[in-house]
Amino acid sequence: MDETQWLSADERAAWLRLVAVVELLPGVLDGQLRRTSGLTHFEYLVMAMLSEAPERVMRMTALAQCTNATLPRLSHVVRRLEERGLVERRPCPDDGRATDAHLTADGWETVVAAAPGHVETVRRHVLDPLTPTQVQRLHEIGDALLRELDPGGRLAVLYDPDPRA
Amino acid sequence: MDETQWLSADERAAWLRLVAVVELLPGVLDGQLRRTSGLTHFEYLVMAMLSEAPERVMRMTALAQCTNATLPRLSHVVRRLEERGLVERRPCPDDGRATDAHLTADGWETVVAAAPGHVETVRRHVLDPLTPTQVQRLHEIGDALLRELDPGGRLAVLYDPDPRA
DNA sequence: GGGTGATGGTTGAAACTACAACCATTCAGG
DNA sequence: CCTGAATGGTTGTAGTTTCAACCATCACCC
Repeated sequence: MDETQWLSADERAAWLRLVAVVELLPGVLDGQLRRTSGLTHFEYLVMAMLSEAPERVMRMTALAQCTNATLPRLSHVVRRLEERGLVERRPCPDDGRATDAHLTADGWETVVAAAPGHVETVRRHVLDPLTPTQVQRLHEIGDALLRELDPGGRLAVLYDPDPRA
Repeated sequence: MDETQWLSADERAAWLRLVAVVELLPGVLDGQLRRTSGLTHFEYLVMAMLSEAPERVMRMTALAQCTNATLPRLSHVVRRLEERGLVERRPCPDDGRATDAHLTADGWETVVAAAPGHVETVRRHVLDPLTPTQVQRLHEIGDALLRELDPGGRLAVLYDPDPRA
């Protein structure tokens, strides 16, 4: 009757720690960015992706994929960012249906100003507690997990500087 | 002027993969539970914690801490679970201010029914892609991170079966 | 050319979360 | 006792995310 293959003690321990990290980390990042820059972690992610794109422009769909957001969610967030003057929306010249999101000068400066504090937070809470060997292992483990979690490579731009075709 | 200590290539790679995992994993877990059990991942977490507590009872505050929720959030979620008959709230006999959350028989059956599919998802997306060695390393890395992310040990009940005083 | 289906994106309503104000009870001191 | 402060929870409101419905444009094909 009960065909489920339950977890071994080792698996369970590793899994529960990962759950706890996944549960806690977003709050830490979000809180720091909110306090020091008035940005959500997701808003920061959107603007950071734009800031690294050629011309600081991206199509809404591409931006949604590489930030792991649904299109409606991105649309709302970009509208709010536009109202704050950090992003601009323009119809895409190549495709009448599409919309291009531009990072404005103000937006660029906001990202640049937010980055150091964000990096500092990441260093203190994630990198510093780990030995260099553990950092290397985390890299490998992340690769293995992402092959399953992100088979289409939608977030590849985030973690892979040069995704193959 | 720019005192920020930026990330090395290795650190950056490991970090970005962790971000991607943290971004993707909740959606995978949440989606599976929603489809097969009509439960949010957070609702499942709440009921799972109750199901493992003595008498399947917990004080609201304790439940909020071990699920990493604010008290208002937990209060709302428990009210909705109560409306569905999965949880019951009773005034705590020991402290007139406090409220005890009980898992009902229906709630217990719901958790038991949801668990196999959840475990199966965890196995497929997290444990199976890793070698036994990597599982062991993930365990160690998780420990190191949680010492920083959860210094008070609020989530310790989640990942540590026997937290020391 | 004119359907037809698929793609790109926006909008509005409902569900959920965070924040702040609030009530009730407990505890400590006088 | 009685007051004031702290603890335990709930409620209301505002902001965010999700979901479904919708409009416009493109691509294919007859």
